[in-house]
Amino acid sequence: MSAMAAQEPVRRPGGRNARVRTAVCEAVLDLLHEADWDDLSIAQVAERSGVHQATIYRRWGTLGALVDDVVTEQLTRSSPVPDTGTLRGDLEAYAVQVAEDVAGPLGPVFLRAALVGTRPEGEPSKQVYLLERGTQLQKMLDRARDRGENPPTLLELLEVILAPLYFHAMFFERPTNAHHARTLVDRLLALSEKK
Amino acid sequence: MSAMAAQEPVRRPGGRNARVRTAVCEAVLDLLHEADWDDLSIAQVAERSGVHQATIYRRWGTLGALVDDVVTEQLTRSSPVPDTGTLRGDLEAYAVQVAEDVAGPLGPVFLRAALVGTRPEGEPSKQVYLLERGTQLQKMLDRARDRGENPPTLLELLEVILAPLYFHAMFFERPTNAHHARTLVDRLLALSEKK
DNA sequence: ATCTTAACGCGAATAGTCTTGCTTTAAGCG
DNA sequence: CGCTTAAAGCAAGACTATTCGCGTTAAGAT
Repeated sequence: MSAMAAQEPVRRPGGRNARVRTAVCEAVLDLLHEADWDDLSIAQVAERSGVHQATIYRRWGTLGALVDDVVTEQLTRSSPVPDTGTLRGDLEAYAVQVAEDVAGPLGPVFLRAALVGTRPEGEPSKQVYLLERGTQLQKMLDRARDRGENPPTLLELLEVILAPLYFHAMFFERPTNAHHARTLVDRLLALSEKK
Repeated sequence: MSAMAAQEPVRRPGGRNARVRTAVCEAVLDLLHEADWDDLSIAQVAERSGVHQATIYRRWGTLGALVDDVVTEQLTRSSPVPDTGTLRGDLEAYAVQVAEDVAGPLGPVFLRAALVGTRPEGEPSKQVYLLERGTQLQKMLDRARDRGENPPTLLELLEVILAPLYFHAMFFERPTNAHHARTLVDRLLALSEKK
């Protein structure tokens, strides 16, 4: 269980507070599995979670902010970056993992959440998640370098592997599969060799 | 001006019909320049366009469908695929063009529209636009082949150039610039040479 | 054990969204 | 030029979503 994402409460971190949060998050995920984001409403979440509507409005304000919060938590808690001993192994494991996530029922929700500007002020929006993940991936690349391999930059990794996977999820219904993920890894490694 | 997208009316293609459509589309674009999609409402569009709310509800049903329609029309009418005489020239012109579009105020709207499932039944959703554009791009690649160049496949083009540009628009606020676009073209051409 | 108070639950009030029946306008046709 | 009729305008009304005040609960502290 991680710390609050929406807003750091000055006190009362655990207990009922957390129970409500958990119930709401679960309800949102449940409902998103059953129907599209567009069909989701705060009233529904309230009913499903047993938490009163007013509470949800008070804590999250809008549906967009709520979904964004839930998605962020999901992504943050998601599996660690792999460490298989070889760059290729790491990349393949990672790519396959992302391909699965993005092809899953929540794939479109994740992507759409990135596009919904919910953070009111400052808040670097998505960067929160991306930076954390970016750091982990950078470590993966560093490990490869330490082994004497010739890894790509983080940006190259994002552009050559992540971007196409997301792109497919956005525009083609067909799920991106493991084979495709491996093709992308080949492409990235080919680029690195070349340099 | 293209034919209806929402639903082919059995009769009455031009005249007032078209005037209303134009007014509404313009209003939507206007408003999307001034504020986010989330702040947009049908009531607003009605006021700005001078078209009655009920009319908009009857023709488009939901805000999502309306925005989707407008966006699709925008994308469809957008500039033709370049023909500069060289593959590299074509690719660069195309990439720079896309980079500009996607970094513009409507960039996020375009992307988000792709994620909103508005088409009720069958309707291949985005494929409509993507296929048309795909066809044009394929022709561009064919021209290169006819000249004796060694062009990439359409899929490679989409994955190596388009996908990263979209990715940047989604996750980094920083506008993708022309320089970045050219880097991507280099990468794509490097891949083709290698084969 | 008791106190303090942030957060919750509840129901009512408000505001905003969407639908509907009817009237009016004007495009396309004879 | 005058019909016919799809589509637009209008306004009332139904339905949702959102906010608010107030009483209640329970977490954290003494």
